[in-house]
Amino acid sequence: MNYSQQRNCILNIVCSNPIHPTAEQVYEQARNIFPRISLGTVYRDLNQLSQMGALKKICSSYGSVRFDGRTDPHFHMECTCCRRVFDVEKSELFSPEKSIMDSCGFLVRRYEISIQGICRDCREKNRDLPIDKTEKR
Amino acid sequence: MNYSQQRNCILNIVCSNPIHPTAEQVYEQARNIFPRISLGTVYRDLNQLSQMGALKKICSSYGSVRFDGRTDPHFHMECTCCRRVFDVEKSELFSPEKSIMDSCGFLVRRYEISIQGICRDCREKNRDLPIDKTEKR
DNA sequence: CTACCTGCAAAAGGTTTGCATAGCC
DNA sequence: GGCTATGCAAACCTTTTGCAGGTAG
Repeated sequence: MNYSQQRNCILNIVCSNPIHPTAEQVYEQARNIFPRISLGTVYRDLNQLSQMGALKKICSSYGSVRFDGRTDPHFHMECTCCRRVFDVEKSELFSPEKSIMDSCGFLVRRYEISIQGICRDCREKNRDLPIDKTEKR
Repeated sequence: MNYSQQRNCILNIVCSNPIHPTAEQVYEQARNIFPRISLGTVYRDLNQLSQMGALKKICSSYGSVRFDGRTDPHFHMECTCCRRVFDVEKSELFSPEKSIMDSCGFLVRRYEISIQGICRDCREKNRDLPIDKTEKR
């Protein structure tokens, strides 16, 4: 992968922003530096960066995907009212309800642990890449 | 809310299906019973049902939202290869890596706890509903 | 009868992609 | 010079919405 000013700028935006921005938000900021940058490039670069592990994709319950420059182990909580996404340190778990409320005043209504990995079937068949991007199960 | 055959059928499909179907998958099955049902209706009904707590919306990392008829506390793990979503019992946590591998052979690569609730700011302003559907943060 | 629900079709996001040009090495 | 990345625009996919007609209570 070649160096590119745009990709580098996008990485900096995400890493220096604790707000877990959406692609659209990254785009807005990137345009301050590269006025002619396109949204397509932002998406492409964000996906590349997250595939190489430089940043993390996090899925929000409200439409668009968000990106996180913190790659160390930690979790997220989303306010169902203002929809901001906050960080939670791993040590504040588990169980989150009381310790989070005590430490930062966030009232936990629901939480879900989403785990990604490879299931037994796929491991037994030595698969570790998506079978087919378009296949639905 | 009035009774409706279609909504009832949709609820049954989700509840009797442990595959955490997408709206599209529910639509396919519903058409076996109501050949003229529309995708719009499926989305409308699924959203209503999840708002009244009859089922749960779960967000997958691969595009579309999925629905779950199990409403008791449990979590999910998604195979990054076949993209199926499996249930995890709450007792198998925490920490998931070893216990899940031992009990069902799923190799945990990443996991994330996503928590939803109300942040301190919103609570102090007595807000508990989204400020503005279209507002971005 | 009235309110709610449906099918249909169009619109609205959000995200990806094809192509010609520009930039990195 | 060759490969990669970019801007632009169109396409794509998922989800929502407006409307006219149908169904439940």
